[in-house]
Amino acid sequence: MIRQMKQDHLDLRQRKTRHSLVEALAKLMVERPFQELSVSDVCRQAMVHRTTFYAHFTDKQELLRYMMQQMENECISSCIPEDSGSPRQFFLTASRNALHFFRDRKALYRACLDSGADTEARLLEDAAARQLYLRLCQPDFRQALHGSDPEIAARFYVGAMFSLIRWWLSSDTPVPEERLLENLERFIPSV
Amino acid sequence: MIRQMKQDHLDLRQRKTRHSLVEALAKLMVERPFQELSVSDVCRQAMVHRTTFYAHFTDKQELLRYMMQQMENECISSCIPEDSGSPRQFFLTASRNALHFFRDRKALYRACLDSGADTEARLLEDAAARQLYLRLCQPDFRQALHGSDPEIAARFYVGAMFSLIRWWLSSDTPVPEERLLENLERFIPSV
DNA sequence: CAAGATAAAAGACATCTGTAGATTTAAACT
DNA sequence: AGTTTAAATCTACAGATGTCTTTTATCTTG
Repeated sequence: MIRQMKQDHLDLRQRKTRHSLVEALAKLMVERPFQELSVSDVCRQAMVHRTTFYAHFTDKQELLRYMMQQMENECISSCIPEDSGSPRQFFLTASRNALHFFRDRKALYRACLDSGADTEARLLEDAAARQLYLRLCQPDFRQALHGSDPEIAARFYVGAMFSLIRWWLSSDTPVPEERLLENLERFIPSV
Repeated sequence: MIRQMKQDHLDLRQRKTRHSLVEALAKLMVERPFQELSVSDVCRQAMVHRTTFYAHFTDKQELLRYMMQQMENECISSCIPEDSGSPRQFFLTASRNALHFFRDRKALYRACLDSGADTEARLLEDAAARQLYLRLCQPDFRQALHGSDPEIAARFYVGAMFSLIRWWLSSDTPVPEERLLENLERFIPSV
């Protein structure tokens, strides 16, 4: 079993194999439900031998997890604003960026949501909550919390935002993006 | 394939079979991860023939879904307060009830969270959001929204609450319950 | 209670899953 | 470039999956 944590240390062959498998999965997932896909299907599509698949991943769930972790890294790096203003501004900007990020990957992400990959989606929520938590802990903003627990507050608002995004993505006739963001501004106490 | 929508119309044998399977799954799930359980395992535990299993459910995911739907019905009926006061009071009371509901089923529900059953858990969130939405639409409370969209507001606050519950349940050293509820009161605008 | 209906069990089958050992192929290193 | 190293492939296997058909047991209704 191949278990490399650092992408850099991966053999060229390994990177090629993993890339093929991820591509194959992404392609098949938008065609039909994840649940109906077999490891054999993915390997056929990726032109990778099945034993090679098992050398990299224990099962198809783990491949899905791997794919989502890549999406998450992308998401985090493209959503976190460069200049950190107030926690409120940070949150609103990050939310807007996240909305755009997922809007551009709607087909694949909807498939992920319907595929029992939420456990992995929640890792992204964890990461986002941690980011907001760090902002809320800065001494400049502590008093803005009015005695609330920064960890709980971070969970609360990030959870709310992710819930909105999921709802927005899964709706066939989604609310206009601007309306969603306007509403969001009203819900966040101004600091 | 047996496909009865109304529980009442189920043959006694069918109800017995489904009950055994749900019981077996609940027992096995707290012992080891859902993913490691085979349909054969569940059937052995339930003393039900494997072909009978497939007469009721297409796979183990669907059995899990069925089990969670039962939990959800229980949850809804035990969390919705009888007297509907303001949306704020409704939300806070329902949240407190939900917290207690899940606290009492912690082991099983944690197993569910780690088992790719989130798609089903989200159905519960949908139902809760719909309940809050109905309250927010009542003419008495429309002005309390300050122009916000009731559907979006319902999603926002329910999503936030569920996120907190998930976090609270998955934490090994959870924040005291009262602290969570005190924080919650601060986040909800008073009406 | 008996008759008819239907679900559960039983056995069989093709396919998929996850693993192991031996072999081939290709990347990495000096 | 040639050698070393390790990944990918190949073959084979036991167990699980999902779907049949047939037989047996049980429920429901008249």
